[in-house]
Amino acid sequence: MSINLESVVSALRQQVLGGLYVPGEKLREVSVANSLNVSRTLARLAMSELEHEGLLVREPNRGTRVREFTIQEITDAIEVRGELEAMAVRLAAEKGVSDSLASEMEALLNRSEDLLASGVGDEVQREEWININESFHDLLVISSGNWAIKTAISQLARIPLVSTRSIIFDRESKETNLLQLQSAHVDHCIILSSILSRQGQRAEARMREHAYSNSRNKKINLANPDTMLLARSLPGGVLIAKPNA
Amino acid sequence: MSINLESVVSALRQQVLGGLYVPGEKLREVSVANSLNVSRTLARLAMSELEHEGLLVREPNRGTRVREFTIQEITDAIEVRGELEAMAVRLAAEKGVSDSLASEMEALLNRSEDLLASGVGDEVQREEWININESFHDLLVISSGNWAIKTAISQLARIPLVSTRSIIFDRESKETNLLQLQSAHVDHCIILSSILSRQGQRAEARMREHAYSNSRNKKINLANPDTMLLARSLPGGVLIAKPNA
DNA sequence: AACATTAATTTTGCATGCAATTTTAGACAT
DNA sequence: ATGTCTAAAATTGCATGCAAAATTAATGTT
Repeated sequence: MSINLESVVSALRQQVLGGLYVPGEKLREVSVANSLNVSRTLARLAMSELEHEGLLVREPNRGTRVREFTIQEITDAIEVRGELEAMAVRLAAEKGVSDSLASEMEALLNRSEDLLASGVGDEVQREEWININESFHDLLVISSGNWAIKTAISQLARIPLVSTRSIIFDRESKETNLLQLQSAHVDHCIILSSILSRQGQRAEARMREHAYSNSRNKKINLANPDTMLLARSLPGGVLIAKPNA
Repeated sequence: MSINLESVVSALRQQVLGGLYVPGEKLREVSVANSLNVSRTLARLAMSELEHEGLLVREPNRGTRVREFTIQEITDAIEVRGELEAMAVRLAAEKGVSDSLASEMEALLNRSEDLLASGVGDEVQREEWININESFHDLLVISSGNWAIKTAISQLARIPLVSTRSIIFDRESKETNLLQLQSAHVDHCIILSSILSRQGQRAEARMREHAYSNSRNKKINLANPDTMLLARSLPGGVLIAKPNA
């Protein structure tokens, strides 16, 4: 692997999200540079990138720290993402989507159905569910044809727990879990069918509701201190609450 | 003035928005550095900042250029801003706003009314209108209490012609102009009163409409080649279409 | 004349080094 | 013990320099 900015940013991002630096902790340029085996300049640049992504905060002349997110900030961001997605599906319904996009989305929903039928019990299936979920949401946004929605969402999705990938699976109650996934799947189906039948209002309303229940679920889970601990160490990926409490 | 990154970024931003570099033009690090009388490193950093703001585009190892925006991209972004503001006023109505915020907004509307009464004819009054308009929209967003809306909007507002400041005044038809401003003012009044009477749906709908007519006006003006010329040289500020065509 | 190949130049990417600022530590006074 | 001042250390901010890559110019070939 060549030593370029992109790879260094990615490595540092992993370190920060992975919890090497605790929220609020100061990142000193030399430490970061040594930790990543690069020069101070490159470390500095990478820190600047993550600052723009919203993961770090810099006070001029006083260093940069890991940003601390409150539960409120995270749910706020999730709701905004939901609203943008709601707008996206409305636009998609109004403009109409291409056949190829439509069939891509249908294929994803079919695969979801298969997964649900088999219970989404193990880690492999969960990972696939997450990938499908993300792809579906991405395609919806692409269908809108609105460039600004796409970029605004991808900005938001960079902050921990806001991306469509960060789904909280609860090991204690597989039933609750499956129910949530099934409910989400029904939402997806109705949203797609609303779009295809050009019912913008309906698609929008459903998407809003879809996002809102997601935000509510996360808020509940995040209120739990155990979850918050995990949220720090595994943001952006699979998040499993209350492992064996 | 000390030579710090912030000031250099601001200077370069002015140069780019001011049209020193034409959209699509390549910014060479040495040229930028010389033009700003700073080192190449600092110029590079400033360019990186503007890249994150969305004004420049960098292709790795191949330099960075002034970003070219299509009319579609700009109106897309304006519509997204509108949708976010619509969400903001809905939330504000649902949560309720503090007395101090409410009276601040009322004061701005009173001042708007005075301005309209005197015609908003000269440059000074136009500037004041722009400031008031911006402040009012800012306060609406703040009223929502949703941090993510605020940051998402300020990201969008960085791209030329998307900010609430970029109002197009038409010198040819002062009547059309005044009518648009009056219409906007009525929107503002109804939106605020809807919020204060906790009518979220109504506030949201009106704000959407408010934003949409703004986007439509700009689309019309941007379709005119003369306007586009001015848009390049004066984005973000007062924009006067068809000066003496 | 058009194209491919190679050499020269330019330009970007990164590392090192120095100056300015902030933070820390210690001495002294209250 | 608490607080203040001062000096040392640490840390950030910026400039310069060198290596890698891309662009341009030149040369040769068909």
